[in-house]
Amino acid sequence: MPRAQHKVTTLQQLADLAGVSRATASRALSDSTLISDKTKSKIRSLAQKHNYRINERARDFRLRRSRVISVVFMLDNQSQQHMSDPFFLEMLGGIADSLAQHDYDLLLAHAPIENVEHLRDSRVFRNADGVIFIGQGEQHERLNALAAQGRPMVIWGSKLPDKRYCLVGGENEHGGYLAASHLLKLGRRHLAFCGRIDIPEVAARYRGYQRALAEFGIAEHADRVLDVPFDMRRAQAAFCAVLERRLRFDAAVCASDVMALSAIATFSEAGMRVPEDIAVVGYDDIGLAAYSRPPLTSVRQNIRWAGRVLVESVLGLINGEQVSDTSLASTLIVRRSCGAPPAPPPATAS
Amino acid sequence: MPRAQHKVTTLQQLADLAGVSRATASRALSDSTLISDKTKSKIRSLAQKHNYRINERARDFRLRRSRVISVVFMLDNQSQQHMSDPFFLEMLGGIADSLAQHDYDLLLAHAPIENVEHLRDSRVFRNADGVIFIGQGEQHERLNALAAQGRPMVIWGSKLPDKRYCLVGGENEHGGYLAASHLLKLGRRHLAFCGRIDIPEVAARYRGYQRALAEFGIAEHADRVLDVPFDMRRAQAAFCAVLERRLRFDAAVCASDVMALSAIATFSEAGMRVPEDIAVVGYDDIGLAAYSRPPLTSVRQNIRWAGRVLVESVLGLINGEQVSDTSLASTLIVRRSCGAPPAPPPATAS
DNA sequence: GTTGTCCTTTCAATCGATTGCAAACCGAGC
DNA sequence: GCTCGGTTTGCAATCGATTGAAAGGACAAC
Repeated sequence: MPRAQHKVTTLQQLADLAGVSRATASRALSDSTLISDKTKSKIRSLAQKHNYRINERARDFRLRRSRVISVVFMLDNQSQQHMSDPFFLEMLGGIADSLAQHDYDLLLAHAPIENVEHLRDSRVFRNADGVIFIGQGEQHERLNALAAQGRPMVIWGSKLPDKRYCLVGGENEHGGYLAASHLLKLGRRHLAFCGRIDIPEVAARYRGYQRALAEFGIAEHADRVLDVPFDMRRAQAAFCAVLERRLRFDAAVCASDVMALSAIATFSEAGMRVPEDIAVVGYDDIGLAAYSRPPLTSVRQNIRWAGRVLVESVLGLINGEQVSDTSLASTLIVRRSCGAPPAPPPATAS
Repeated sequence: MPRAQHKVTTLQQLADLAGVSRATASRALSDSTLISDKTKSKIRSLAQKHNYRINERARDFRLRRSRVISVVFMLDNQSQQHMSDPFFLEMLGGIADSLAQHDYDLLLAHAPIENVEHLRDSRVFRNADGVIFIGQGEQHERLNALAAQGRPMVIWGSKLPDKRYCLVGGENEHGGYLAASHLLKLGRRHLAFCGRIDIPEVAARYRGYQRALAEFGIAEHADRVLDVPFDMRRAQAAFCAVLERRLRFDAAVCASDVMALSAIATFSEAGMRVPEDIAVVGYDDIGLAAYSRPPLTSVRQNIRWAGRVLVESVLGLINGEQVSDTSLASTLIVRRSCGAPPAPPPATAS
């Protein structure tokens, strides 16, 4: 073990030790072809021996990059999707893992964002090489404007007309279709869709839902679209209001699992049975979905994989590559929250 | 609106515009007393007009700081507390908010960490001014070693003997006591504690639990400590195993809400009624706890507040202040998962 | 006019790396 | 011995800021 000498912290010190210049040391460590193998190995072993670690921040400064990607959760003022939704954590985990693999750091921005264009000159953009947005909120145009400035950014969301940014998304339309058609196949005929359809992803799910209804020849009633926010507390309030209105439906497609769990809780509380009286399907298949009572049927998106794709895409943009949009498959996970058929007219074949 | 001129991006350009030197411009912007008010206001208004924003990374480089705090989630290999536990997100949200208020960035490190001492030379420490650890795992000694190097770091956890790092924690002992005594007051007499008591925080909760039992004069049986991991899937497996062993208990104190929800799901699945046959108390009062069926009784810690205290503490350390440990209050939130008294001997006063 | 004082501003070094260009070196060929 | 070509290495500028020390300027007193 080498005697504990004065710590070697700068390239200059390492170069002095090796009896070469700073430039040579730098090139040796970055494996430049300009440096002879002999010199390279000498410098490298010295670096190893003295436990020299390059100052990444100095290098990044010189190279005018940051090796940081910002992640912005688009918590919408309106819909109040709150960050405590487990969906976010899973997404964040996936992104963090992928970034770590590529030696990038993750800068988290989660303050509610009323206008994404304000981010242009904020830390979010200035201190990062690229940005990942989770959700579009209702700021499609502003995202377009940001992207037009040429900043590397990728959005998790749903495809909109005139989109000029790079997009990664789930098959929302298909997911909505899966959920609704499953309920219809079980014999349910009075469906409700729960979620704010002014959010693009939710709108897409709703379109799939409508398509399933149409395929089954069911007229769709406007009053069956329930404007429920993502936020748990407000969702519950919304469901209570729905109960007051005494709307009739025997199945609910919810835009998120948290929303679905609120629905189940509220309906059960009111004396309705799930799934006998009302079947419920959620979205995202969060971990807890399987542990609710009854276990929640849900549309699964591979969120960790999504995180990975988001990272690959934004890094691609940073490297000036051609990056195309990506769509991730959705599958229906059937559990008991929508197992049994609806209560048919009182007298039926025994 | 000023004509769009060549963008002013560096201090030099701003100084040239103002007809002063770079040094003066720098001092003017940082409100140095060396600069006259006239010059200050001239430079400031020019900066405003040309939308000059300081390059924070250059400044941070010069000042040898990063304005970044790393947050390390101590996912223990053993206990497998997974990041998808909503507890983490809430904590992360609280930390992120506080850091943003202080103009610090948040660097997320969540890979499973087998040995925290390896972090010493990693990005986690090198690229950050300070580090917040969430949980101690079983690495108390290694955390001590890290702290001994003088790096600013704060740990969320439970007080251990020989602790030499700065600690912020909940009143775990009290929380465990609250949970157990509540069940005892309801008449339950056969309690079980669920969680890995080799994790310091869990151990503290267990001590409180024991204290409550002792106060009620109840002998504690070793077989009533159920070694259940935090991870949802494994927790369920553990509870299934418990059922197989046909242990008798009418109440369970769980080390986390996710664990409690698994317990409720598993027990209900097996035909037991909650809370009639078995009452359950969780820990953390995550948002979903209120929406489970039945709603989960839980020990609440103000996690967002905890995040804030963690941030204040680590920033205090960075500024060389004297920082002392902090303990956050725990309160019991009573809901229906442990409402009813246990089934007493069949015949009772009507 | 010179000197001293006080207030303001500039000079120039510095943080720790990268990199274009010039210089040094080395052996070979004439 | 000198030049040439090719390989290695070094010089010095650069990224965009901060800051101690020195210089500059205005004004009053002698």
